[in-house]
Amino acid sequence: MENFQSFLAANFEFNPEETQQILNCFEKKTLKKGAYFLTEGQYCKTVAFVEKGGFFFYQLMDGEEKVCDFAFEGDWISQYKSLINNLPSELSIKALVDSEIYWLDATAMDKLSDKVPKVLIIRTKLAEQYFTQSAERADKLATLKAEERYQWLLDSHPKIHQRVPQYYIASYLGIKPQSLSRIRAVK
Amino acid sequence: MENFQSFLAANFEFNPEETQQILNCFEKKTLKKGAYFLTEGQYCKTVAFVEKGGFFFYQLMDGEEKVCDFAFEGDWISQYKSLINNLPSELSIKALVDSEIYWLDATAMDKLSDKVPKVLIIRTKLAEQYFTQSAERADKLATLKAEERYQWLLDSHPKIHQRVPQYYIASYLGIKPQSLSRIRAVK
DNA sequence: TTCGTTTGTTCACATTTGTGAATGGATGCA
DNA sequence: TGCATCCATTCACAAATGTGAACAAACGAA
Repeated sequence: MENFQSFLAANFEFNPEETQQILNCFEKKTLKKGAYFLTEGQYCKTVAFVEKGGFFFYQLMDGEEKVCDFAFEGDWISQYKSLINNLPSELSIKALVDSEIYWLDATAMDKLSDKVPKVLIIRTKLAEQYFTQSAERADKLATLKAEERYQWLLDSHPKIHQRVPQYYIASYLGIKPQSLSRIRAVK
Repeated sequence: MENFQSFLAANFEFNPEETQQILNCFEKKTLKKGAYFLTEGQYCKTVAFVEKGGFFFYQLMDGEEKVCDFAFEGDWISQYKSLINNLPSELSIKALVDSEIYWLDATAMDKLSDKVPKVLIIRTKLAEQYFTQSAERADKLATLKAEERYQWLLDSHPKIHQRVPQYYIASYLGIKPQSLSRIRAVK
């Protein structure tokens, strides 16, 4: 749990006692490659910190998995809209590789935040992470051509090819797998 | 202020006294067409409700105004990242037409939320609005072709052409003005 | 009003991306 | 081991979008 502890230490000023209370509320879970953290239609009731491994977020459209996000070590996973508004999720979240998370369900979070009000900042962090990421993706999709978007993704996630099948990368970039192959061949 | 009052009534359960306290903290402001609510580099310190008129959000890149969002009656305007993290804004927010807003600065919001804690939900609403919009725009940019994105925009904002110059619409859709003209000609 | 500026349209041609099919490698399972 | 499936690559051709230019229409300021 080194990643999770150092995340807490780096981002918040919790004292040792608070840190212990927080850690006690989270539960460790391992998910095999291909296992779901959440499936379309489910009500998302939890928030989780990715300790190890990776996940992708997708929606099934016309039989295709349209990828809209990835999350790796140090990221949070959850479906914000479903969690906050108590709605069925429009997305599925699936493990790309064998993964390890620390998760917290919504009622535990409510109890925890009575004891340690500062933990509400975790929810804020989550919202900010998602908002920032989706705004940036929209910006790149609107202003860059496919090759430049691919370069941007490589710059921000240099190891993406070791962890994500290429046709998921293409989907995230808004292009077809053949187009991504072509782009890679030219470089 | 009908829009603002009915927004409060429709979304929250404030009693008349709370409603009055809230209204007292907001200030009315009118902005002429072309006036800025916020400019790139400024620190955003306020949140505002659009009572009348409209705004667009853009970033200057290579001398071009890249439009990433619109806001009309009933929407909130603010630069979330700048407001929450106390950072200089990466975006400018400019009035498309003569507009009327009710605005609240961050310190007034802090005071107000001591008296009426429920107003914090306004900040949450703001985050949700932005997150939902940018996620949806990214999704459409990645999965639809330009003509379909244009149709989607028309469906969600039927009056957009009465209020927004066409080359801003093109920019928002991630295409060139000429391409939007072509798309419109075909239909 | 008149003139200059801004915005929208059209065109021909270039570039980018999609499409469907064929191929070969890798992977996993019987 | 052999076979089937999945994934990445390549190709030729089609479709979508960009580019630069010319022009027209709308708008605003004097």
